[in-house]
Amino acid sequence: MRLSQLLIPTLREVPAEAEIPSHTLMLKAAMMRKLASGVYIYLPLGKRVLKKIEEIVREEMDRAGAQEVLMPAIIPAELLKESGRWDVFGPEMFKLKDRNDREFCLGPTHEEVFTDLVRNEVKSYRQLPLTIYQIQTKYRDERRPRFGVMRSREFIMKDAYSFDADWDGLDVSFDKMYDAYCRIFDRCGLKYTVVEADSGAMGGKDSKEFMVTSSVGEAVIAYCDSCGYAANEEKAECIVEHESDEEMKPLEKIHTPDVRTIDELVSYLDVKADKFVKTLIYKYKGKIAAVLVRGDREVNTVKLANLLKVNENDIDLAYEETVRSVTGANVGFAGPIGLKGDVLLIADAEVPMMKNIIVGANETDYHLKNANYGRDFKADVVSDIRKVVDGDKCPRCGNPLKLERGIEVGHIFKLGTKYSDALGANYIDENGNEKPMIMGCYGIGLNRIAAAAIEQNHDDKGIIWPMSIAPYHAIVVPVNVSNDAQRNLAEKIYDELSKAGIETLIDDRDLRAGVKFNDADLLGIPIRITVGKKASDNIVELKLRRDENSIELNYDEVVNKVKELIINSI
RNA sequence: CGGGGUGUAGCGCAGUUGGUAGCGCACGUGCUUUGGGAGCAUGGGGUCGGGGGUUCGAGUCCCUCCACCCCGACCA
Repeated sequence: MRLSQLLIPTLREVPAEAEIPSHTLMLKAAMMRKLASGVYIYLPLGKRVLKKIEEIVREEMDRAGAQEVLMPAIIPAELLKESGRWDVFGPEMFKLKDRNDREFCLGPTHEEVFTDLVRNEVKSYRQLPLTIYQIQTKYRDERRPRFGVMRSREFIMKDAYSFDADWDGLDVSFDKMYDAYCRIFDRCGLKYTVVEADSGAMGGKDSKEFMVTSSVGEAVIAYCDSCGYAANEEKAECIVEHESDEEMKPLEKIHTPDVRTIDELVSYLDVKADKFVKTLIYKYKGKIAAVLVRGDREVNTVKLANLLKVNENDIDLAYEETVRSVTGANVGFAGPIGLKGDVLLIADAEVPMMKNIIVGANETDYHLKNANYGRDFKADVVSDIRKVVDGDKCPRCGNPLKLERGIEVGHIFKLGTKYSDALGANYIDENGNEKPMIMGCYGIGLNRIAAAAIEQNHDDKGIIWPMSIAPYHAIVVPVNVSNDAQRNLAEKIYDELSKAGIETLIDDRDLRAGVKFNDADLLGIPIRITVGKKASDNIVELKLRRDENSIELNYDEVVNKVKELIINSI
């Protein structure tokens, strides 16, 4: 392709709307443009990258025995009402009506549609197992689209669903997808970690997320270098510290006028935050729970939701009036001793190990000093409900955990019979009995792979594409197109590379060398062939985007050298 | 949905106490130049986010709506 003809409006200045490197570079390198918040146009270069990723995903899914189909983006409301998710998704869905007032939505995900297909077309154990997938655009009206393509409202996803006769079969299907995912992300040149994830109170197990490590990732993952344990923040656990051997001191009421938060208490009393226990009042499904965690800890609401056996969004911090009626005090003075009414008292596993702690007194402007678990108060439930922090002990081997941020590019988990039960996706087994199919669900965000690859592969000049997903393999740059020798040799090389099946660009624009070099660096094309002053001697330069230095070679060596470079890096 | 911020040329921005809208880059034309974002000359491009109001006069002041960005909440 000729740059003189390619729609490639690179930007010289950084667009004001972009905050992270991948977003900035995708705009600057003319891969995409924004149409609305979280809605993007892909230009030729961006589209090529997506196609490359798509092709890798397709090859690996096919290799793993999955079959490609294509589902409609428009889904009738009844189907989602049948599974109950019309209400679960709620405002996250783009909803629409047809001319006869029938309700539809733009598919945010396709469990129901796949299950519907299979329940109608698959009847016998002889037809199982079956894994089908599609590569298709999903629509989610995110509350807050963010960071360009990282969290957008329209995005391309590969979603696959497996149907098995039994749980052992599901394990086999699941493992195949796991392996396929590893191959996909390896081939895309990504550094990633597979972490254990929570699949919520609504069922599903063996939930695993593929996280591309990146400082701009929205997810936090905890991992252990010693034993390989890795989990996302919601799921991550740790070993509880041993019981403190301090002597118990007598309980004492202390005056703390207008001192409410842990921060304020720390400076008012000059005591470290780890000597406090804070009491948070939560409301869930009309009931009230008081949650105790150490002053410097945070409650993990996913763990709390699982403990209470409710959905995470059924839990909320209680309003002021509820707090007042439960504690008999203003907000900021809640404590475990003397709570009124029907309150479930939950203590984080760490709390019983602490001695002589400071808690709220359930009386405005007062706290209690030297409170001790067992002597002064007891919880209804003691459980791990806090977020892990850097340095906590690994639940498997006891070595310190590390925290890192990650971009979730893939998620696989075992659904079981959630949708087959809801929609009646049954089969007849060898004995003539009707049984629900056992399902698995496997997703990959294709646009996110592109963005994640840029996050992991860029410098201050631009993108540095891995060969496998680069929009083009090579770019030929004649330094001066008005020089006949340079132009002719560049054209000859471009021709030969193209004929050899190498995806090649030629920068035939009548621009200064600096502009062309800067664009080539910005676009991130892996191999650059510069045709300059030595063109008359048939000598050209070859430079890799990821390296500083270039080498000179005779023009007739170019095709073989480039071929070799591509083969060695895919 | 709460908090903060921004909307002026394709992009990045300036615009004073209210007085007929500018700069850089980009774009068109001509000449010179040509190995890391050229120089000179010349030209085109604006409902100043929309609507309403105050005023002789509004990019500027007031009201209102909208869009976009950031933080938080939320995210099968």
